[in-house]
Amino acid sequence: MPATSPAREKCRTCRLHSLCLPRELPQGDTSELARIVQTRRPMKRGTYVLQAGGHFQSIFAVRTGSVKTSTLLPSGDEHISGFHLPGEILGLDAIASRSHPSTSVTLETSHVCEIPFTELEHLSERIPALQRQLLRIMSRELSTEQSTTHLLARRSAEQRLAMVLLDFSQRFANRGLSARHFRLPMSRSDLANYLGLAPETMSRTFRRLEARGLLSIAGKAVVILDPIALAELVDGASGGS
Amino acid sequence: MPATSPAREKCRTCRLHSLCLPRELPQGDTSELARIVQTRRPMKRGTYVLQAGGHFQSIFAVRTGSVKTSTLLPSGDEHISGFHLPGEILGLDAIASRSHPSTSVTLETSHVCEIPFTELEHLSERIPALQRQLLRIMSRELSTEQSTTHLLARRSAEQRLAMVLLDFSQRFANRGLSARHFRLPMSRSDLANYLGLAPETMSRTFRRLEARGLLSIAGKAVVILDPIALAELVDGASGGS
DNA sequence: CGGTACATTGACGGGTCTCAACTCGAGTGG
DNA sequence: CCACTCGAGTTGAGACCCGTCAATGTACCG
Repeated sequence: MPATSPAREKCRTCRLHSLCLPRELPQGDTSELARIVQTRRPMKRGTYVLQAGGHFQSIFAVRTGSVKTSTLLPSGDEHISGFHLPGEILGLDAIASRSHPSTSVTLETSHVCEIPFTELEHLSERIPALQRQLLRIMSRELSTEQSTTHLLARRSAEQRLAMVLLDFSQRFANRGLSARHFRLPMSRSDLANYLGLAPETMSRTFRRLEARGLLSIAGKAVVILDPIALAELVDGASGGS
Repeated sequence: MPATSPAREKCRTCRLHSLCLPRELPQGDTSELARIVQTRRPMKRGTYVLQAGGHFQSIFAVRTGSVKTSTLLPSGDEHISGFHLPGEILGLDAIASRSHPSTSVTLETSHVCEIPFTELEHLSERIPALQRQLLRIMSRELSTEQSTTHLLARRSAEQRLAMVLLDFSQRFANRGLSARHFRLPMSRSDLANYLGLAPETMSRTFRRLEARGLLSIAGKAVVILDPIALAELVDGASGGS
């Protein structure tokens, strides 16, 4: 048995190590971080990780499974602002207001790590590399959000769908999974909602891209057949067949 | 003459003090911050504050005037991701990649403060309150971006316009200006671009809201006549008549 | 006063939403 | 083993909003 306790190992031995908070942290600092991280029992599909309006206390890291984040609009319907895969952080949008502006729910059975924010702040005062990583993560989220905004402003249904599929492809690849075959964790309506489309339009658009041989879809299973053509579609190049 | 030099005063005496980085910082720390802040000569309309692709070195704070931030899409056209008023910070989306993902240009003659990021990081290691404020600012931007995303997904031209006008109204009010009468700093096409609409649609939508007595517009001068009706419009409440 | 870029207005076409019916698959119980 | 139920997903028809194209009007600046 090594000198470090199992609890101190959990971040270092986590396979998401290099995507999550401990990225580029020396081993000793990673152990310190692991001490304040609370792992929890797996959450069943549909469990709330955090709820809109709730007091901000911790940020969360997805360890396995997937999570969707949404906001309830005053008009009564929800808007889904993002889907989170293992290694991604939830709750960073609550730091300023000290209360969560959005709600996060598991899309399947998932493990989520809780990181009490006050302790994280104190720790990052002593570990500048941790502070830098925190800023980097938030900065990355900012540019991702901006891309999403570009996507929704003025792009066709085909472009939106192509773009979100390539996005997932990339993110799965970053996690060591296939970039060409994967399973979408969310329902069609959730995906449509996220893209600002009607579910019917999604369905038709899937069909059209399938008919053109760009991809193949069966239920939630996606196969990317022509990533280059999809990328050209996103870029707005009117690549006529 | 006080013991502190004029350079050390500049943040403390800045009227945007409470909106900007020094917010809630004790006076001594504000002076330390002021030492690394570089004020510059006023920039004429159309001057680049930072350029996409450029190496990330500093973040910037708008002191007077206004700035627009945009991205050049691969398809060739630009998408405007935001407008910045005095007290707001530019360049935070470049921390992760160390290079600017977007371009920022002044919309009118403006003063901009430059804050070298490495020095800011070092300073915030010594001043935890500064680090907290930095995180707060980024967190606030994250939730703002998310609202923008909600706005663009699935909202009508009327709702988008109403929402951006109320947003500006609020931000002007926060700066001690009138929430009902103000001047939009950007062109119609820029506003249309930001909202993901055609300029023609913007124009027609302005007309329609004017005809209903919700606002009055002459060139860039806006008068909000019925803020409540505008807010109901944004919320999607189909407020009769 | 002339030029240029920006803003408005109108007519038209197309993409997407809405409403509705239908299909399909999973889970359940007979 | 099969019928039933329920919800998600799909498919079709029609309407509407908004983008495009083109012309006109207007403000700004030399």
